[in-house]
Amino acid sequence: MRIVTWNVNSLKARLGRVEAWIQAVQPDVLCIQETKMTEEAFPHEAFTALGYESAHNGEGRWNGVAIISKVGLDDVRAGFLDGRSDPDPDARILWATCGGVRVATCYVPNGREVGHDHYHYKLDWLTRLHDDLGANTNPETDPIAIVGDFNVAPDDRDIWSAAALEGLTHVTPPERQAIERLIDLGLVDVFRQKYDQPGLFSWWDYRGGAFYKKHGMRIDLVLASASLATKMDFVVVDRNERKGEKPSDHAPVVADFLVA
DNA sequence: ATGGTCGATCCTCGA
Repeated sequence: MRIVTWNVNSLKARLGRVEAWIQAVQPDVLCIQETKMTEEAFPHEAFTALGYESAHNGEGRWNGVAIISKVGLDDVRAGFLDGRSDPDPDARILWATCGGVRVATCYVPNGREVGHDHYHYKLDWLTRLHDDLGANTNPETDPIAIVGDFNVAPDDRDIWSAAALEGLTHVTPPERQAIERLIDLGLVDVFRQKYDQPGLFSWWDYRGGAFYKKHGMRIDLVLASASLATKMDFVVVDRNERKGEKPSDHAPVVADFLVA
């Protein structure tokens, strides 16, 4: 099963590239972030035409996540499952079961600046994700894939310069500890299961020629439960998709698992 | 040359 996460930075702006890429790469499950569109605007028909079912949790101008699958799309749930009196104000998470794997597509808040209200929202968001995982799944035994744009670089191999990014969001100890807590539930960062080396990124700022300078970060993650991770066959960042006409600032992360 | 982005939207904000 080929599972992909891709922050497309507006599905409206990216639909042509996404369609062509699906045809070339044939993912079984494509998890999208930042659709930036309403429910009504979501192009379900475009994915149907390619042989996929689709589910969307969208709001409009910002955020929005979707799951596109050709191996089934069942038990779809949008938002947090914790029933808290303050539901997430943003459309940032969507769950579905695809081909026997419980999948979540996540768009973790950016945080803006350390200490900003949005930074505290980000940390709270990651805590709610952790608690939902603990309460609603069993990563020790079940096939689970929690994927998306986590807006956190797990360690210094995942950033182009620790010095340049010191004190900024995406690298602070509380953010990294929040990711470690997720992993401690029994998940595996499957990219790091395969590759040790630094300098392998999934996102590059549009500004300042960051892509050609290799100034990026690895913030798009595939977190698989241990039983699924043992079946991983291959994982790669398709950095070619960051090139050419009107790319997203994120590249797709493709993970293959030897499951039917 | 001392800057250099993009997308959605109300001409600024968020990333």
